[in-house]
Amino acid sequence: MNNKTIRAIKGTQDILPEESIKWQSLEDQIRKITSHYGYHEIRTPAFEKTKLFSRSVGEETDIVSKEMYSWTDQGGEDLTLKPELTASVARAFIQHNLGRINPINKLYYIDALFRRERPQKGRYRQFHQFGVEAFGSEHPEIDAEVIALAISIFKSLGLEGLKLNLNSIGSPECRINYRAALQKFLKPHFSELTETSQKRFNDNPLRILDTKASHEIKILEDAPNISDYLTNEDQTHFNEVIEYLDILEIQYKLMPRLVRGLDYYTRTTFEITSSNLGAQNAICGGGRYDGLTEMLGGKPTPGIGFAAGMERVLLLMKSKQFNKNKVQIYIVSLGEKTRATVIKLAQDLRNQSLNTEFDLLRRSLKAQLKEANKMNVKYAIIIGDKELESNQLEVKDFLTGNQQKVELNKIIEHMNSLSF
RNA sequence: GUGGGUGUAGCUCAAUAGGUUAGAGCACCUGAUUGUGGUUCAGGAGGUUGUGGGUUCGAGACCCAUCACUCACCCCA
Repeated sequence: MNNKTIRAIKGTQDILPEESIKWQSLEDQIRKITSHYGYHEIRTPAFEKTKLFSRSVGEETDIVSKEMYSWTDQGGEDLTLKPELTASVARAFIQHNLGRINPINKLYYIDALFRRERPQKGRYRQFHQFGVEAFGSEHPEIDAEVIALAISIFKSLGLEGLKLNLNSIGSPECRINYRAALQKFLKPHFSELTETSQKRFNDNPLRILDTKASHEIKILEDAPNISDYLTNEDQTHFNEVIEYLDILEIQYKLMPRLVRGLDYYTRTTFEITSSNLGAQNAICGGGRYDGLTEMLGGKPTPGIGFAAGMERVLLLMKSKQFNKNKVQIYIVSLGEKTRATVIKLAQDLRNQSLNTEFDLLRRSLKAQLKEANKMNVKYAIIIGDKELESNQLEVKDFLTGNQQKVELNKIIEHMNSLSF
């Protein structure tokens, strides 16, 4: 391959027709299930003010500190391609006063996001997520509904071997207490911690819980659990979420170490993982963010949502069969005199909602039939000089090979009467 | 940002230990006498072996650099 040809940017990919039918089928499923749950689509711009993300996602997170595609535009504004969606949706929610129009707002999205990470399996620089955000209710029913919705989508896609991990990180007050307790516990081990953990010790000690370094995991075995620091209200809330999940017969695993990376999470956090994905095994992550709208200057409004990585979901759907749109009729033409008739006939058939193709390369009869065969058409209509003169077209059944003559002015009616 | 692996035709891969003109399968195109697809047969097109340098009488192969892809770390969906 020529070195000078322009290629797609690293970490981005073209979705060719063979792939895009899978995307369409996934998107159809998402729209169907979310509508069963009463969620409506929201679409937000591809880029936002940089401030939006630094304020909501958190200055110290990897996303904001090193992964955003940001630039200053000609007017001197600092802008960023969306690295995640909750912040954008919350911004739109506030901007349009959705909370005043309706006390509860249930939104879903399917969108492209951008992060400048080193690509690997299931991780790209432009990637796609679907997800939901529900604003307005602090009650555990909505936590359960959101989780059930996610599970329901994955189930409808036929995914197997998924695990739901669940935790509550409480409200800001108890996090402050827990944070202090964790720091106190870790202090004697400080010198044993990795460099990044040492850095997090002050900035965001909860994220040390996420470590994968085995010696740190060992140290953390005896660390205090956040569940012991939850307020009564937080504990009651979490218990009710669990109770609902039991009623809905949704399996979960309590994971006291599950703290989500982004600053805006409160109370319920969850993730759904698959063992069939390699290192990037989370297909869905979410949780409650009761303080987010306030953090962004809006009226305090509780909220909860999740985001799922579509590329990762598609990796799991690999074995599934997808149906391409079938070509139903191929019009074979012979000789230049027939061309006008063919193009008009194709148009008429297409207007009847029949998927119709004809030869665009002025190829031989044989080549056209070959093409028709490759497309797996049900019928071919053959028009040559003979047929043009007699007004009798040949309609060939590709399965049986049988042909019958049909008058030109009855062909639409005839084709409509056939089964495809 | 760090580390490993891999770069040969559109795709999947060959090319003994460095030795002529780099091959095969699939896909593509043409043909097998008049205007009929699938199967078969015959033929054709398609490559500066990612790129640049080096070692050698001789490099697809060995060495160095570079780029790309890929997997993993960090982190995340």
